[in-house]
Order: sequence, then structure tokens, then C-alpha cells
Amino acid sequence: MKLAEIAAPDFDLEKTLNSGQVFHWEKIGNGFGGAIGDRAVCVEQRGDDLFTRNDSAELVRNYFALDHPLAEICASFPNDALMQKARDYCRGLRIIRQPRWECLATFICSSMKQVAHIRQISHALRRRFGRPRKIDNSELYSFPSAQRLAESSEKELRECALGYRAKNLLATARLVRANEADPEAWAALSDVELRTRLCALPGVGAKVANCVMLFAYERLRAFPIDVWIERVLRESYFPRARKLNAMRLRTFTQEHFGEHGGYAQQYLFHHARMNKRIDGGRRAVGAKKNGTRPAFVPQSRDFGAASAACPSKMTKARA
DNA sequence: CTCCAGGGATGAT
DNA sequence: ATCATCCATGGA
Repeated sequence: MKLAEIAAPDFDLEKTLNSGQVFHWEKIGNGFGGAIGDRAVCVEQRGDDLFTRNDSAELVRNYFALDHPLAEICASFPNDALMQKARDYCRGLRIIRQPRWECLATFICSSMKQVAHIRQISHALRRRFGRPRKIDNSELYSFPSAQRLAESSEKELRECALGYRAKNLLATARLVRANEADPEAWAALSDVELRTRLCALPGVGAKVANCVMLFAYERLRAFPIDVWIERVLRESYFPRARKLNAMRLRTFTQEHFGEHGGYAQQYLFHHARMNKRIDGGRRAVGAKKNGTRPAFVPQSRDFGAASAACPSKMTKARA
């Protein structure tokens, strides 16, 4: 099979795959191997070009969102000091288009886990329940369908190191199998409606819902707030705030980061994680704060924008 | 509003 | 080899 050469300016494959949005790609030779949906794919970047097998070219172009106008997106970020640093550091990082069920299931498994561990869970689920796909000399696995996972048991899922998440993943898979939840059909919903549906699933709260919206539904405003982002936001934008509840933080992010807030979030997240030891992560927080000027001091404005909160869990679906 | 289960990787000693 | 730390959701 011949290799296709895909023009990929403004793209950094490694940063994109290692930024905590997707967890199953492995380094193979000079490139990366992984499943895109049901297909096994190898991709290698050389300069501004990607190389992959001819019959995967369109799939790769779409998956890695090479059509996103990255220059415009970055230009839409606020111009505060922190955001500029993150933007420089993350040049070429793109928010990719992941399969909906795969992304939802993976982020249900991600709760209270660090990136390294989420990778292990993703691989364990694939090896046990997915379909093997050979490519070159590697054996890769597709992510198991909701139907397949719905047939499994909580015990089997726990054997994939899911811990208490097994119950939630199983319950959600069964809702999808029973057609009480339809992640594909939800692509047509508004942001607010989509978030409501996602949050009604067991194991899905505001953070996971926003991840899934961003990484699988191309809702580029969705702004997941995890502990890293919250720390960064507090330190940079609310250095003196005594109490700062989740609602106020959400309202601020929607207002400050705007229509591509999800991209901004991913850049801030990746920058913070990669620089945790250099410019002082949590260890240095209380230690020394010399000369750290807030990147942006919010005015006392009324952020009236719609919040990205989860609806009440009263409406949580039963499995 | 607060408190806490949960469990395996990771980094520090 | 041990020990502290990291973490989202959901329920008390």
C-alpha cells in the first residue's frame, strides 16, 4: 500500500496525542499507531506533512481536524500573559474529532485518574473487548461498542482496573444498548441540551460532559474544569479571591475565553501539566510567590452568560 | 455548604 | 521498600 502525503501545516502530532484528550495512541517507530474507530492507522509526521496509508488519508485528515482554522482560533484567545505563554508552548495542538461512544466511555473511566492510568484502562478495555486489527507488525484494537460492553459484567470491567467506575460504565453502556441514550443522535442537540443529556448518564458530571462535548461533538466553547485548570485559573485570574465557587469560575471562563474556549482550555491544561516542575507546580505554590503578577484581573462585571453547569442529579437516568 | 469513598500509578524519601 | 499524593462523581 502506498503512503499518502497529507499537508498538515500548523499541526503537531505528538503534542496533540499527548495533551490528555485521547489515550490509546502508541509510539511505533518514528510515528504513532492507533485505532480510528474500527480502523487501525499508523501516522508519521515529517515537518509540515503527515504520512499514512493511502486508504486512511481522508480518515486521518478528519480525525485530526486539519481543517480547523488554527491561526484564527489562536487569534481569538484573550491576550493575557498566561494565555500567550500557553499559545506559544502548544503551537500545532489540535482538538481532534473522536468517535462519540469511545470518547464518552473513556472519559467515564477517566474520573479521578491521571493520564497514565487512563491509558492503561483504555488499552485493557480494548484488548479484552475490542476487535484486533493488524497493521504492519503491530496488533492494535478498536474500542468496544456499547453493545459489547453492555454484555460484560461489572466484575469483568473491574478486571480492567476500572474500580468503582465499572458500575457507571456498565450502566451507561446498557442505557445506550436499550436506546434510552443515543450519543449519535445527540449530535443534533444544542450545547445546553447535549450537556443535560450527557450529565444524566451515570458517572458523567460537569467535567466529563464538557470533555465529551469538546472532544467528540466539536463544541469548541466547552470548557472542562479539572484540578489543573482550576489551579491555573485561580492563580492567574483570581489570586486574591477567598471564595470562588464553581459557578463563578464557569461564568468567568465562558466570558473570558469565548467561542473557542475549549481550545484555550486545552492549551492551558497542556502547558500547565508539562511545566509543572519547571515553573513551580503545587509544591512551589505556597513557597514563594515573588513577582507573580496576575495575568488578568477581572473587573466586577456581570457575567450573565449561560453556565456550563450540570443539571440537578434528580433527573439521573436509571440503568 | 462540607465531608468522603475509591484504587493504582507516580514521585519523594 | 514504604509513604503521601493525585483526582470526578455522587451521596450523606
